[in-house]
Amino acid sequence: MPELPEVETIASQLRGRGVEGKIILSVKINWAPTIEPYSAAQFSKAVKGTTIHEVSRVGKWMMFSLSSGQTLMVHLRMAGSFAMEKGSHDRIVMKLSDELTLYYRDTRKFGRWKLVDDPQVILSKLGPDALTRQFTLKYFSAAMKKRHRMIKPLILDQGIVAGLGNIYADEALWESMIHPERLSDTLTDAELGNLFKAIKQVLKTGVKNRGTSLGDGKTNYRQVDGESGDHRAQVKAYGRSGKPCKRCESILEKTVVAQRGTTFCSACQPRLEQ
DNA sequence: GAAGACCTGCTA
DNA sequence: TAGCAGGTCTTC
Repeated sequence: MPELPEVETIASQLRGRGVEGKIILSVKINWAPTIEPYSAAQFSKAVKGTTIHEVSRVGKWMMFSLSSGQTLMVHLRMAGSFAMEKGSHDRIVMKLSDELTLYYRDTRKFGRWKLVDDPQVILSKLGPDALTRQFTLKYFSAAMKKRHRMIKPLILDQGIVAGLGNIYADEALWESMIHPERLSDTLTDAELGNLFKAIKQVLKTGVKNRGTSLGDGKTNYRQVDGESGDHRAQVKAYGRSGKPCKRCESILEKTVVAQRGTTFCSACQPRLEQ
């Protein structure tokens, strides 16, 4: 479930809890397929005794740089999260120095931990992170114009821009009043400008609100301390089908675009230009 | 493009 | 009980 704002929240809270500078004392792996490409035993051996220098994020990837020179790259996929207290579905438990314990929780077991010598192996496949200066309007416009595809799957494509997932994609399209099935090369410069601004804005606001938690169940995104994210109250489109549009009061529609559930306002996000 | 795979749990 | 879920990858 985590998208850029949720991953950023978790990474910054791990820094706040003092994970940087700690030594990995032990690793307990309860679900071995999480680890790639090493076996559980090889992985434990490689990270045990190393110091976590830095916890950072690019797109939806979390990166733990280790004193060994290797980098632990973590992708939370649909349900991964980190906590400092024991919970249910803890797939990996790492004991750190200074009595700190890091619990990796992942109900659906989709998340992956990759130990790599060079993060570029993974990062080079990503487009620029949506919240960095490298993600410019010029780059975005050119990328959209040179393709002839529906806009929603394009902004979800991590190889073009890294960080958006289904929630923030629907939010950005709602904000910029663009139908999710509009073809990328039919968007006007004004529309591309609005969408570009909306992408940055919805992600920034999501970070500020410490992410979006839906529902109240245990499978939802949680902050490191187990609290919900506050962004749910700000969501305009995602998960609001059947409810009135917060801009024009029309009832929001739900459809499927490129195999992803998609909520939008057919009144203020018209299918066709003009 | 689309569909299936990978998984579990919640909701209708 | 069927259907759906914040993601990505592989194979048509």
